[in-house]
Amino acid sequence: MKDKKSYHHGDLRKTLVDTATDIIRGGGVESLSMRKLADQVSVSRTAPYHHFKDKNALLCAIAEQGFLLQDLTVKQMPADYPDFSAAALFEHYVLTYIRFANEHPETYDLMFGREIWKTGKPTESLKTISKSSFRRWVEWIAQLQQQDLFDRNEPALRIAQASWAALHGLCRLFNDGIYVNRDDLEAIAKTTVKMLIQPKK
Amino acid sequence: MKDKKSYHHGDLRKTLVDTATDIIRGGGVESLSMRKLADQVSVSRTAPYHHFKDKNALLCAIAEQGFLLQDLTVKQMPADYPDFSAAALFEHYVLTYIRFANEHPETYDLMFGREIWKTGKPTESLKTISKSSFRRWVEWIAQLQQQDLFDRNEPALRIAQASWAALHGLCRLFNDGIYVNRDDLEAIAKTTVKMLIQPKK
DNA sequence: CAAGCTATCTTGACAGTGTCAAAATAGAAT
DNA sequence: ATTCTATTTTGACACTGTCAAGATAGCTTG
Repeated sequence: MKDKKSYHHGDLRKTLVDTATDIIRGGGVESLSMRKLADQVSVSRTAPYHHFKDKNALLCAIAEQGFLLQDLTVKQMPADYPDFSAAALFEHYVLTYIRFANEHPETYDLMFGREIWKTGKPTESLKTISKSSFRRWVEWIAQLQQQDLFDRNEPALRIAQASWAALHGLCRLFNDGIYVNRDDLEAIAKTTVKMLIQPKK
Repeated sequence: MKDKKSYHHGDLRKTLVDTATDIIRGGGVESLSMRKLADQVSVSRTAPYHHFKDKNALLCAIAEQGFLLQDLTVKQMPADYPDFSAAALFEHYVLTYIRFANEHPETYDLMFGREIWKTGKPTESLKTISKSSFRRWVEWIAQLQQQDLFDRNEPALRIAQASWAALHGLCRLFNDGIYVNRDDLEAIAKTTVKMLIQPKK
């Protein structure tokens, strides 16, 4: 029950998610077909449907993995720079965030793209994991408000929404191929940070 | 040559773009199929291919229409409020922008989405029309810098990129179904504006 | 160990997609 | 009236997601 290693395939579910992620990394979501995926794993066309109700469900699983990876990336970040100022820490986070989006563009697309959230239907578990991720963001913003990085009079939620949208928009414009000059990414990100936070005094 | 009214169909090209736009409005880009579109226009499956090389080319045409419509919407805006302050004018523009995205979400998606810009290939004419649209944005930002709405020391291009990304991100989060509470849209937009512009003095 | 049961996987099938090639037709040009 | 070209159609191909029915593998019970 715990160790499924010697079943038909082994652990097909995990294999599917992993190779699907690989395929997507190479050619985008639109290059992923259930059939080709099954082929590549040496299994029949409909085998995956016993582990995922839908193609949508598979994509949700990939997105979940993405959130986990992002959490990992972020969590091991602020410890490295314990005596940064609030502003520096915020900028550092922003850069980490956009680098993540830049390095895993297709996963990022699934995490926050219409494919799942509008066209498809997000899994219950995906909804909870993404929701808790956003909640942490709001809480941190509230802290930074106390440190006068943002306007205290504005609700934390609003600032969180607005600032995340700014971040997200930047990621999207690069990921979607509208901003093409990759070298500008960090410079634009830094400008964004400067514009978002309040002047020192 | 000028009046194609009495040809096989009439002006098929225009009819295709229009009804395709309609279909998209109803069910998103993913609900548009070349075959159903041809059906709806009472023409055979492959007839559209003599007016558009590709499905992609059709989508580009819709996007172009979108840019034209956006231009129209924007152009008749600042005249109405001739004595607004720079800040008020900027906020007004932002609200107009996100309202446009909100009212034509599917067209907006095509104008700035990966469907065309990353996965597909933007038409030459689409590239030029969108480029000139962005250039106007940069020029306006440069003006607002002179009015101390933005930091003079920062390159206008950077500020234009960063601020547009913020706008765009907001539109996307709503359009893609991640921010769902439509009532918050304008509030978040106003917060965004407040955060982006420099304090009065 | 044998019988039954369930999780897993396969084969067959269907409706739908984009788009190419070849044929048919309508309208303009000669 | 004939030729030429712009437009539209029919047929075909390879591909997609996914449902229903059957086969098989492995665990669970007697």
